[in-house]
Amino acid sequence: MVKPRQDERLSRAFKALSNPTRLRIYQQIKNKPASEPTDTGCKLVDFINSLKVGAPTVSHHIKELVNAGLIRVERQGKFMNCYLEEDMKEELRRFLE
Amino acid sequence: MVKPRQDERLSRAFKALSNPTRLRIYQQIKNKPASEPTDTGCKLVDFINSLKVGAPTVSHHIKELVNAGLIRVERQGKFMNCYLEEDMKEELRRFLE
DNA sequence: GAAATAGTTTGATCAATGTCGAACTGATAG
DNA sequence: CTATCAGTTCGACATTGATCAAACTATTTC
Repeated sequence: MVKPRQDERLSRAFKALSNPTRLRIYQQIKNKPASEPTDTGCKLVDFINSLKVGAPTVSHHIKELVNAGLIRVERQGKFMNCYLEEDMKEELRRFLE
Repeated sequence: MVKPRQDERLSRAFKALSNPTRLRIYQQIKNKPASEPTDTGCKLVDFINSLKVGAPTVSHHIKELVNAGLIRVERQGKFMNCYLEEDMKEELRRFLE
């Protein structure tokens, strides 16, 4: 995949945030303190348990957020941990200046 | 923790910005100086002429931006003029803080 | 290594979206 | 008053999107 133009990246990010379920996922990841010794929350399984959609749907949504450059995920043993991509958040903020 | 009602408004606004054509329209309105004696640009007809989609589609997109609370339109004689809704822009910015 | 937990992939279904052409309304110009 | 320009409404159509169940992979636990 080639480097997309800025407004293309922006509209992709906005599209990712346009779904209420994805917005809620993003919000929780965003409001989570970055690094903690005992990581509570922001594991993918927590979203599966707390949201009212099934595991395949959550998996799909996470992938969309990753593809939009809004978050990244890292496997840690059994779990997938989700982290905010600060740069994209800043890019969106700058757009709204 | 944000109220669910705000969630809905946010995701609706993001959805409106998720379409590249609408994003471009919003961008032009946003970058337009607010009030000018001789208003050039940000008339709906300019979008119809500059974008590569037809008049019905532009009309539809404008309506979506209005319904999302991102802009407002005012008829001035023959033309529809488009204005930014600053409050919604600020609300989106605050979400990304 | 078998069972359990975490997550993905596939394939299907159904709803929502973007676009157009055609036909319409409203304002202005001649 | 009629022609023209600005914009909307109304189907129609193709594409995308959200969701699920079933079957799969991967990791840990016993």
